[in-house]
Amino acid sequence: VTAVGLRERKKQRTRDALIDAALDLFLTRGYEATTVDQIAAEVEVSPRTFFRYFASKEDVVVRFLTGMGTEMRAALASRPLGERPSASLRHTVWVSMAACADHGDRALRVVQLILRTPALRARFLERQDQWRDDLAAELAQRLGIDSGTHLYPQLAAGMALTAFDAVLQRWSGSEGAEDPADLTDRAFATIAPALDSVG
Amino acid sequence: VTAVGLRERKKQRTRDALIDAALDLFLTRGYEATTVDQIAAEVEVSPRTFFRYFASKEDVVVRFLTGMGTEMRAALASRPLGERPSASLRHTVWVSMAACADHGDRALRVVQLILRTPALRARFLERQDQWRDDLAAELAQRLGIDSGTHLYPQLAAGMALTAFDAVLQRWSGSEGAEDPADLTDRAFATIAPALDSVG
Amino acid sequence: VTAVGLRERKKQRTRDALIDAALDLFLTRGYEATTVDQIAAEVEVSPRTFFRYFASKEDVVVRFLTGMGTEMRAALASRPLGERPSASLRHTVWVSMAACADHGDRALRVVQLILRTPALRARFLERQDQWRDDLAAELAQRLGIDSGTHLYPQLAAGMALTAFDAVLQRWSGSEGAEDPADLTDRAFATIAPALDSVG
Amino acid sequence: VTAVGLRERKKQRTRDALIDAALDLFLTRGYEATTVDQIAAEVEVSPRTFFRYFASKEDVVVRFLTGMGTEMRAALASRPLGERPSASLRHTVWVSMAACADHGDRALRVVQLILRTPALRARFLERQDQWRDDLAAELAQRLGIDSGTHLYPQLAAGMALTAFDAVLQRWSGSEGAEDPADLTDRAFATIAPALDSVG
DNA sequence: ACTCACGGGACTGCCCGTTGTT
DNA sequence: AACAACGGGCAGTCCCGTGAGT
Repeated sequence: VTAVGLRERKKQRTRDALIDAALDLFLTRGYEATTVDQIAAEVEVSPRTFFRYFASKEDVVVRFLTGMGTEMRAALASRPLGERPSASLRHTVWVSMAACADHGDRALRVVQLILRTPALRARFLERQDQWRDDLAAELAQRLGIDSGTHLYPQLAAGMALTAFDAVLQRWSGSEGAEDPADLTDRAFATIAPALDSVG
Repeated sequence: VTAVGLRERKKQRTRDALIDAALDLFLTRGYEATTVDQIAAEVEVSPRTFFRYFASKEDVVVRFLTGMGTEMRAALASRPLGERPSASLRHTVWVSMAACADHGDRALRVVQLILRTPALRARFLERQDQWRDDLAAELAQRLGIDSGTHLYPQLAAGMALTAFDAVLQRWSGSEGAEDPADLTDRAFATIAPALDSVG
Repeated sequence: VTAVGLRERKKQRTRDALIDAALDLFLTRGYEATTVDQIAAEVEVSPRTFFRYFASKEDVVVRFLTGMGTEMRAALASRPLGERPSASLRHTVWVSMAACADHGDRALRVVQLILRTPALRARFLERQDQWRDDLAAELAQRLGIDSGTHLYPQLAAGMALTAFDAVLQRWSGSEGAEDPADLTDRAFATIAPALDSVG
Repeated sequence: VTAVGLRERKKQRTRDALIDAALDLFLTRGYEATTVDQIAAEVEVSPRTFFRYFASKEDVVVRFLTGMGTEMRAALASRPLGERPSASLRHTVWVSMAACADHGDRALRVVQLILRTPALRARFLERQDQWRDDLAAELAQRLGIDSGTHLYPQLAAGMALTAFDAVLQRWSGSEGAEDPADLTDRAFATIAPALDSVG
């Protein structure tokens, strides 16, 4: 009763194969040095087909990150209004880290790839940038602060993401050995004084 | 006693013309939509010549950012050792902002362009990333903290750059109307409690 | 039951159009004075496409000669084994000349173009070089001679091609007036003594 | 009383330095992989200057061969008029080979480079082509034959060069082990019957 | 659904004419 | 007057991405 046709499954297999091949090549030869043609050749598919599954070369990697932004904002929005900003944001970051960690081994490899490859790291930072704006907007609304005049929302969101980034780096650097939750707590212990000094 | 040959001057003029034309086109049509051929045509120079002046299309823009990293680290290193981190970092950011602002109108336009264009923004973020590592290293050394076990250096550097970014964004968003020094002060007023809570 | 797809046909048409346009331009303006862009423009195709069909500008012309090498070897292989080398090679050269002459007026003009244009002449000589190796290999096999120790195969092939070249030059120089078959006979009358002195 | 100005000598030194640098780079990195800029940089001369001394990148190498044409013709002209063509031409080729072999180890390596690199091989063949015309003209004159009606001069010159080429190839292929004089003799033993059948 | 052919843009290398420099 | 830098132009390569066919 799966209701998933054979076609669907084949598509999914192709997609997975493409992702696997792409990540392998990216990791071994580097992102820039890998061409779409090579990825396609690896899976024995025409280059054109690659573009049916992914909008662009970067897209393969970036897809991993999509949705995280809205998730983050939702996580923040779900917190009680009276809570101190540091607590709300800590939770937000923690949820994101958990999502990452839960995706298993591949997630770890992708994160490592992203953090190590300049071009991809840039894309990641771009995303983070959007997340920051999202979080800042949510914060401004929650706290009734005007983003136009105050810098706090932007800064607070930025600090939270700085923490997120530091935690992620530590986590991936330790091959997943260090505990995300613990790292998050330690990071927030440091930045909390600034986050809660609003006003 | 000019000491500068006619040739030198002409070269400089061509270089400036290329930068101007490139920025104009980038700002009006967008970075991706502008081709090197168009830039060259604007200056009435062959495309080949463009590449004699700039290593790549991005290079025109990115050149503006070069050196800022080492400058930042130097600025931080020049501060007295006993000073509170928030003060040292505030000064560091302030110096960078001043450097930006002093370059005049063109600097403003370049910053706007960079912040608005994804491809360039990515490059900028890449740079910032390096700067963060530089700053973190310098901080760790100054304070005698081990980056391996503590998150503080990474976080502090990240916060400083978050502040820098927020200030830059505000400044460019206001068309240069808002005062960089004032913005910097306000940003650091917010994050200072976290920066100085080291230990 | 054409069995040839629309795609195939279109490709062939494009290829033919490119050859036509190229030869026309080469013949009227001269080879060096014609740019690939002009050829492409004539056919309303991007320059990029030109290079998808031909490896280089010279290639368009030289392709006229392609296959001649294998043809030559085949012609030689088709001769009875007992035949004297001079007769076999005479026939081989004669067949090639006939192929040239049969292509009509354009072939003559192309040959003239090749012989007169240094860059093309160079390519032509390169080809001849390969043909020589081909012929030498075939000869060595037919006569059971080891190319490693004896010079004969290489020399005989070289002499045959020298004859071919001389005939071609005379033919093109006389605007096609002189009879290829007759020229071939005369050339071989001279070199035959050497060709048949094997052993 | 050399009568050669300081200027002349300096020019000669630059030229030599360029040749040295070029050959060194070609032999170590390969011909295609070496750029004119690199050669110029090595000699601390502007790239433009390179082209003042050599018509093209290929030219540096091929110059090794320059003069050989006139030398050849001179060698042929120096033979007694009554001598059989095969003997005169054998001597001509022998002199050229000797000139090659005398230049020592580098000559061998340069010859190998030329024979192996398509672009250089093409130039070499072009040269040979000119030599053939030179030799043919000299032969026609010596023997009082009209090149316009008879094919003999062209053919004889072609055969001699075929022999030269075969010898050169064998010599370079054997790393200089085989004796040029012996190879020349063997080659001419084969082609002599044709060369002396003039009439 | 998959492939092939195509477009187009960035970039490099070779080579040359012109123009300023010494 | 010799020299070198500057700029131009063309051939050629590589890669990403798309629309027309099968």
